[in-house]
Amino acid sequence: MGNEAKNYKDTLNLPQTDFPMRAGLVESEPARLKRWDESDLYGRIQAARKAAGSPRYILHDGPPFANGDVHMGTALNKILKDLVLKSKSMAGHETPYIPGWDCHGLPIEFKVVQQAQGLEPAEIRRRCEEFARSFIDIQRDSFRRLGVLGDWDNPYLTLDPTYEADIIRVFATFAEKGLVYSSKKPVQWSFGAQTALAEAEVEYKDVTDTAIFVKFPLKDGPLGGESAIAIWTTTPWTLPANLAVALSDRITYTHGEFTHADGRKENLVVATELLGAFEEKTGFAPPADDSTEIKGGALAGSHATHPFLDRDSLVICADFVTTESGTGAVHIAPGHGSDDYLAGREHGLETLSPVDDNGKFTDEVGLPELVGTHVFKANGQIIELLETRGHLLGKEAYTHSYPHCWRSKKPIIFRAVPQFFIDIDALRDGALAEIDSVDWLPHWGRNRIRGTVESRPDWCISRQRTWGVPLPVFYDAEGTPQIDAALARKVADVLETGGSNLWFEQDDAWWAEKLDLPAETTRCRDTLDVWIDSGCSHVAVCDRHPELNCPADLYLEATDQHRGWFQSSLILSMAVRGTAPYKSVLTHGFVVDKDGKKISKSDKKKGKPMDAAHFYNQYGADILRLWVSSVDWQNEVPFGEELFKKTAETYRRIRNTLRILLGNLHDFDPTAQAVAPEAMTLIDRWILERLDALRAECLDAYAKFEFRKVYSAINSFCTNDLSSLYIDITKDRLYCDTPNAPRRRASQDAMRQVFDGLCHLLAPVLAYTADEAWEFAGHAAGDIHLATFPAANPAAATGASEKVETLLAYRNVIQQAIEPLRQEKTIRSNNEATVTLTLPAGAPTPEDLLGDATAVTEFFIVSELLIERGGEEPSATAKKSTHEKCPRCWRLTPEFNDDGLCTRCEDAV
RNA sequence: GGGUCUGUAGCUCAGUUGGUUAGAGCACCGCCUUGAUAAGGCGGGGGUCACAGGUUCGAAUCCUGUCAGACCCA
Repeated sequence: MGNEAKNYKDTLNLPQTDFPMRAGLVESEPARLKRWDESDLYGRIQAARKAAGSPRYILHDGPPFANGDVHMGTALNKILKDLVLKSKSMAGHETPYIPGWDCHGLPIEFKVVQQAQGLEPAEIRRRCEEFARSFIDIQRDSFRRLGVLGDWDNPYLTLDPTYEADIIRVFATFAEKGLVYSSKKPVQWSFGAQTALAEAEVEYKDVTDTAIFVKFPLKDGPLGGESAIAIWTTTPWTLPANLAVALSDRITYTHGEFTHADGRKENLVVATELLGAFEEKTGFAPPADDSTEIKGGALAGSHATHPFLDRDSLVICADFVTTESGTGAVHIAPGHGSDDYLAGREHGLETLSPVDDNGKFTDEVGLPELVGTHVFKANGQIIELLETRGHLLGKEAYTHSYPHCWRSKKPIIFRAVPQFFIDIDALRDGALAEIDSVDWLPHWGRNRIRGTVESRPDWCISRQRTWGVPLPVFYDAEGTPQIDAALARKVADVLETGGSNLWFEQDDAWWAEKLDLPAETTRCRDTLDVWIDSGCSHVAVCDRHPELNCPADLYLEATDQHRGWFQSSLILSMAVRGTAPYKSVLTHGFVVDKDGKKISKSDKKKGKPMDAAHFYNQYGADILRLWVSSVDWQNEVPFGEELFKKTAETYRRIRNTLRILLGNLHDFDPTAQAVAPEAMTLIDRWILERLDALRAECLDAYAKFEFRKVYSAINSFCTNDLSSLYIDITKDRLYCDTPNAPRRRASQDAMRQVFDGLCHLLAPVLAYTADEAWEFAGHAAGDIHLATFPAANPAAATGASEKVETLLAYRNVIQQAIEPLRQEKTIRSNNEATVTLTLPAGAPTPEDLLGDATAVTEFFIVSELLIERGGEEPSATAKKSTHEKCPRCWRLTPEFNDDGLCTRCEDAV
C-alpha cells in the first residue's frame, strides 16, 4: 500500500513553487532594495505617473532632527508616511516625496561643545555640520531599509545655503510687515547652556525648594504704617528685583495682629481662606477677635517698603493671583516672570533683571555682597538677610514641578534680556481662520492647535547660540537694532553664495563694507530659533522644488507637533502667503510600552531595544511595516517585543497564503486557459465576489488612512475565506482532477485573480514581500509598485455570497455533528463521515444552492450527504462512512472502478 | 494644576443613529492532519465593556464624577 500510495502521489497535481515558505527577510530585503535602487524604482514610478497625467498628491516631509539613530517612533512616522504615499500612488496619484532633515540647534551644538571646549564659532559650526551629516547618512540608510521610497539622493537639509538664505528672506518678510521687534523681556533662560530656551526645550522636574513667607510693611494707603502684607515665594533670589506686590480684588483678606507660638506678634494681611495653612506653616495664629476683612482692591495703589532694599514696592491687583497656595499675595519681579512682566508693564514698572548670562547677580542687584553670586546660591543669603531684618515670617520645604533645560538638565530661570520677537497678535486671527479650513485627522487635532495658537504669546526668535541661522540684524553706533528687510535680503544673498559661516568668520568692519553700512555698525550675534528653520520648509522646499507645490496635501507627524512644526509652519505661512501651508494634517500618537507607559531612556538601558535597526535586522522591515499597519495611530501606539512576534505570525499566514496560491498556479496560463465567470462553480464565483468586497474595503480604508482595516480585512480574508474554506475545498479538484478539468481551471483562474488582487492590496504595506511574490508570478522586480490598484469588478457580483452564507450555516451544523465522532476517534477526518442533514420544509438543499451533486460532498469535505426534511432549524447527524477509500484521492465514495480507484481518479490517471 | 484625547477577552482591534446571548485575529487548551508540513484543518475555554452614579422600557454606546495612561501647557 505504501508503494502504491507513493505512485499515486506522483499522479497528483500538487502545488509547486520556489517561493520560500520561510521568508529570510533579513537577507532578502537588502538585496531587493538594491535592485530597486539600481533600476531607480522611485524615479520610474514618478515618471510613469507623470506620463499618465496623474494628479499630484503632496505629502510634505517634516524633517527629523539629524541627531541619533532611528528609533521606533521615527520609524512609525516614516512608515506611516510611506503607507500614505504608496497607497496614493497605487490609487493613481503622482506622489513625489522629498525627505528632509532639521540640522541646526542646541542638541547638536551641545554635543560638539562637550567634546571640545574653546572653539571658534566657525569651527563649532563646521563640526556641527559634520555631526549632522553623519546622522543624516545613518538615518537615511535606516529609512531606505524600511522600504520607504523617496528622492533620497536629493533630500532637503536646513543647513543648505539656499535653505538658510530662504529662512533669512522669510525673516525679511516679517521685518517688512513690521512684525519683528526687539525688547527686554523675561525669557526662560538656561544658565547651563547660556541661552534663552524655546518652550519645546524646557522639561519639568520635581524639585524641593525652600519657600518663604516675607512681610512687606505698608507705608501708606488704608493700612499704611500699621500692617504688612505677607507674601509667599519659592524663589527668594527674585526678591532683589521685586517692584510690586499683587493682590486680587476677588479675594478677601484678613488683617490684624497675628501671634506666633513663641510670642512674637506681627500685624499682617493674609487671604482669609488661607489663614489655616498660613498658621500651620509659619506658626502665626490669626487674630482672634480684633480682625478686620478687606478686599484686595482697597489696598491697590498703596506702597510697601522693600524688605531689604531702600525702595518702594507698589501694591497692585492682578487676575492671576489665586488662593491655591501661599498667602493670596504675590511678590512681583517684572524681570523674572511672564505674569510679573505683564503686570509690571500694565503699571508702568521697569523690567529689572540684575542677573547675567551665567545666572549670577550683577551690580544692579543693590546688595554689594550678592554681586557675582549665583542666584540659587544666593537664596540662603537672602533668607538669612530677611531673618536678621525681622522680615522673615516662616519657611518650608516645598516640592513642586520646576522647568529645566532639556540639554544641560539644569534648572532654568526667568531673566529679562534683549531679545527679538515676532508679533503673534497680528497673525493670530488669520491663523485661527485658516485652522478651521484645514482637515485635521483625527478631527480633535483642530481643538489642540486652536488652543495653542489662541494662547501663544509673542514668539521669541533669538537664541544666543552658534549653530543656527544668523539673525540678520545690525546695530548702529548707539546700539539701536536695525530691523530692515532690504538689509536682511542682502545678507541672504551674501550667505547663499558664500555660506553662512561668513557671518561668523568675517568681522563687523567686513560686513559694514560689504553691505555699505556706516563703519561703526555691529552685527547681531544671535541665531534664529530652530523652529523658524523647519517652519520655513513650505517656502524653502515646497515653493522651490519643481516636483512640489504649496499648500501641500498633507503634513503627517506625531501629536507633539501641534505645538511645534504645525504651528510654526502655519504662523510663518500666514505672514508669507496668508494661508496655511497644508490642506490636511494627520497626527499620530507616541510609541509607548505594552503597559501604555511612555518609553524612557532608562528602559533602553535596561535592555529594552528601541532602535528600528534592532527589529529590521531581526525580523525584517516588512514585519515592522505590518506592525505599523496594524496599530491605531490615533492614540498611543503600544509596543513590545512580544507584539512583534505576533505580527510575525500574521505575516507568516499571509506569506503562506501567497505561497499556496502560487503553488496551485504552477501549470496555469491565464491567457490560454482563462475561464468565463459564468462557467465557474459557485465556490469560485463566491471567492471572486469576496475578493471584490475586500478590494472595495481596502481601497476605502487606504483612502481614509485606516491601515489597520486593511490589515484586519486581509488577514481575515486569508484566514477565513481562503485558508479555511476556499483553498481547503478546492484542494481536491486541484490536486486530483485531470489538469485540464474545467472546474480545476476555473479555480485556478479564480486563484490567479485572488493572487493578483492580494499582491496589489498588500503592496503598500508589505512592500518587499508583495514585490517578491509578484516576481515569482513572472513579473519584474518593482513592477507591483508601478501598478495601480485593481478597478472595481462589477462582474464579480453574482450573488454567490448569499448562497454560500446559507451553505456555511449548514456547514456549521454538520461540523458540530461530526465533532463528537472525531473526539472519540471514530473517524479522523470529515472525509470519513456520512452526514444526514435535516432541513426545515422549504429550505434550499445544498444541491439547490451548489447546482451540482458532486459539488456537495466537495463543499463539506464529507463522504456522503443525505437530506431529510423536518424541524424548525437545520440539524445534522453523522456516522462513519461505509464507503471505501480511494487510494489516490483518499475520498470515501460509492463510485469505484474495478482497479480500486474512484471513477474521477480513474479518468485522471 | 489647565487643555486635547484614550480606557471592550492575556495581546492587537471590530462593535453602525442606544435594541436579542458583546465579535474577529493572535495567544491558550483538546483533537485531526505528513498531498500548503519549521505549514494546514476542526472544536473549546476566556470579557461586571476602567470604576461609581444618572437619563431610558432598554446603555459598551448618552450625561456627570472618579481612577489610570498619552501629548501639549503651567
